[in-house]
Amino acid sequence: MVRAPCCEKMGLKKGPWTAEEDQILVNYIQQYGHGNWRALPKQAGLLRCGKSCRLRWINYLRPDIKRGNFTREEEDTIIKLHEMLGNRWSAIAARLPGRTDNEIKNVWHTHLKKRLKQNPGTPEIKTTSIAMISRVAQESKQESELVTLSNLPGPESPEGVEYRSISPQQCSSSEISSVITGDDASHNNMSSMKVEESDDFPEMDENFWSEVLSSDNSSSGSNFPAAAQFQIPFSTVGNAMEPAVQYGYDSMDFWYNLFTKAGESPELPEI
DNA sequence: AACCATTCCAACCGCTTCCAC
DNA sequence: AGTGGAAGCGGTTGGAATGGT
Repeated sequence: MVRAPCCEKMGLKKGPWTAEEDQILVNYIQQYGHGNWRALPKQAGLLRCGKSCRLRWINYLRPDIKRGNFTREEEDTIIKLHEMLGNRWSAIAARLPGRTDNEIKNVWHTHLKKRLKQNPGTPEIKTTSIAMISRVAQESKQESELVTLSNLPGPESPEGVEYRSISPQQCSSSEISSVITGDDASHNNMSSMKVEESDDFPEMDENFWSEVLSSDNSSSGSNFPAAAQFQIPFSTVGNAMEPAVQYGYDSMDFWYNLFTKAGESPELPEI
């Protein structure tokens, strides 16, 4: 594939945007929208490439951008989400209304990384959660070999919730997602309930479960119980199956609570 | 006041993903 | 199914702002 040239053509301006350029871009988008970023600068009369226009709009000019410093709450949210999602800045930004991926990335590199460094005791959410899941599953082996994740905090009754089993041995992402999405043999009539992968749906890939397995092995030397199953509540919303929405969660909240279900959500130390 | 070091953030670069054909 | 253009994404950087000496 031949890469489309971007900002390479002579005559296209680079560097900081002027107030005048901002105004032209805002006026144009307010009037015509931004269906085609590549064509936009030419039509709007800007000597910028479409990519630059898009970035300027998304990171600075959009009307719903929240200005000002990040609150402590927002910072904590970023830290927690980063533990879960890694450097998926756009996914993190999707959880923080009015904040952009670029902004979050900058805050992470300039503030939060330092803050965590200064507080090496800060718990690793994922590690804690993996250890917890591992422990719960071990206990389940001695009992019913089934872990039902139904006691998540939430105001509603579980009525209308369908529990589906996920086993750590279903280590391939496709198998796990087939259980989640209802594509497996036992749910092959539920194709309309498919949950598409999205930013709101953290990946439970090979790494996730292999970390579960290794975290367990490191302490006991034994394998993760072969028969352990996690019963995860799903319910139908429109045409989609979503986890635990009956409990008042959206998908991300559900996975967050699942991963941190040790009972004590890790507290971040005050500076 | 002048210089230097550090911090911060807007913007760019290049790769990946998506989607229409 | 393959291709190419456009959009999206994350890493990196340039330079303005700020702080220290």
